[in-house]
Amino acid sequence: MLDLKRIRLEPDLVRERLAVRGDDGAAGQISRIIELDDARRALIGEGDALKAQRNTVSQQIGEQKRQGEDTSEQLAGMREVSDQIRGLDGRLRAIEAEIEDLLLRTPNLPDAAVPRGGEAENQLLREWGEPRHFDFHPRPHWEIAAELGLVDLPAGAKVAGSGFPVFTGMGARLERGLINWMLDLHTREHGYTEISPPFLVNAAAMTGTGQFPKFIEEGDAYQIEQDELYLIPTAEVPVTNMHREELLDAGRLPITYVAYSPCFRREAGSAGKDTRGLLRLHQFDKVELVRFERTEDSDAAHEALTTHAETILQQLGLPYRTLLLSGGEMGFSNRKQYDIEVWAPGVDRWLEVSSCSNFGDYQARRASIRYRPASGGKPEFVHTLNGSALALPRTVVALLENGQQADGSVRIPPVLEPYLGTALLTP
RNA sequence: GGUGAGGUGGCUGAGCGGCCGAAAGCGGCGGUUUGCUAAACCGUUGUACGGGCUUAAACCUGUACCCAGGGUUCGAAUCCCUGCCUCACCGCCA
Repeated sequence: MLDLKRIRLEPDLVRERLAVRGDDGAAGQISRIIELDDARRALIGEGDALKAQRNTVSQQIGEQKRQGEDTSEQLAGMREVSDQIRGLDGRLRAIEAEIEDLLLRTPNLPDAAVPRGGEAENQLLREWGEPRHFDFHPRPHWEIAAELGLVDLPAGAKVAGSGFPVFTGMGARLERGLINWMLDLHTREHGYTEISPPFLVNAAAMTGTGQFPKFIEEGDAYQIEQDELYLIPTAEVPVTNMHREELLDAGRLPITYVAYSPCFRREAGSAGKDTRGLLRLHQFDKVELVRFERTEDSDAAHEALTTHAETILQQLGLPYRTLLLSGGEMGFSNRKQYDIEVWAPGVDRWLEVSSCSNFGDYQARRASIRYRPASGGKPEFVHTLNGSALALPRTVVALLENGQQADGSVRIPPVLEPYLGTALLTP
């Protein structure tokens, strides 16, 4: 969340930054927060004065009692003061709750580099690889997958519903192989520590990373009502929240984690979009990178993280492009976001396979994750970052559609051969 | 699911209803010593939110915080209630 003090001191700057997102409600929200903050500070002043009085007088009463003096008059007066304090504290609590709620619903301020606008204003940063030239008409992945017996969508629909794919045979092995290979690469080559997190989390965790309150209200989270738990939409949630309410030693930073998890998304608002095949699912696998950084290191770490994600596609030989997202396209908690899109010739589209985000101190403020600078100064909020590296289904889509051959078989990139035991998928 | 013990600062760990923001140790920071490192010694060291002063910091000052939320009381880390969590043992179970 945003720093209340900053909103108070630089309201125009805050509004201006939020406007980059094209979110009309935000400016009014800021005004309301400032209004409430004024009321809050007045109440604190009033209450603190009474509390100071109570502390002094209570001490005097203690003295007097010890000396056997009559204190009934003071006691009556203090009872009155305590009642007033109770009343003020009640009003203060209500106002602070409202401020808190508004802050939790206010998105992060975009970085100065983020372009204003929507999808059309996304900036193409770089492209890698040459889209392959086919001397036959490339087929979409759902045809290839069905023919090779890699995915059984009807079976998934039978046991859970649409959007819950069943991977079968070499399809299942491809999933497992990709997960293992990505984890191996990030731990061995990029120095990340492997984490295997819970797949269900509590509301505090969902709030810490910014999914709540909006995500739940919009019906995007699967929830286990009985236990007040939620299925994770991404490993970012449990992994980032591992350090919630901690004061980290500066010497521990940066902390870099890689985690595999399934991801669960109700996708409530996206009925009818991308419904074919593996393009949009309620459950999918993902390998996620998460970093905790010193304030001054986060921009460089963001670039490094993005490179780590791109490495996966390069080693798979899949053409991709990297975009800097505009304010309107960026995620709620993001300060700056790069999306990586892989080329899928069968569906003739770029597919988002990774989002690499720098959250600045936004999540750290929500989750209270701080570190003490090496100089021994005041605790500061860490910067958190994360990125998919990568989301599996669309990577599989790209592998199948790019690797397909005229005879219906699919070539597997050499890096995956040790994991799959073959270089070629055949019917 | 049952029973018992317990949740105190960055960490470990004391704590009588007022003299407790809280002993002690560790760690951190500063210094002395040292050719360097280590060790030793001295000093210092919680956080948040207000107010004052200030360009800002420093500083001064008030309040709150000893798991969370209620309650008793003039006054709560300390007493009572509820919840959550941790640990141990038992039961059940992959």
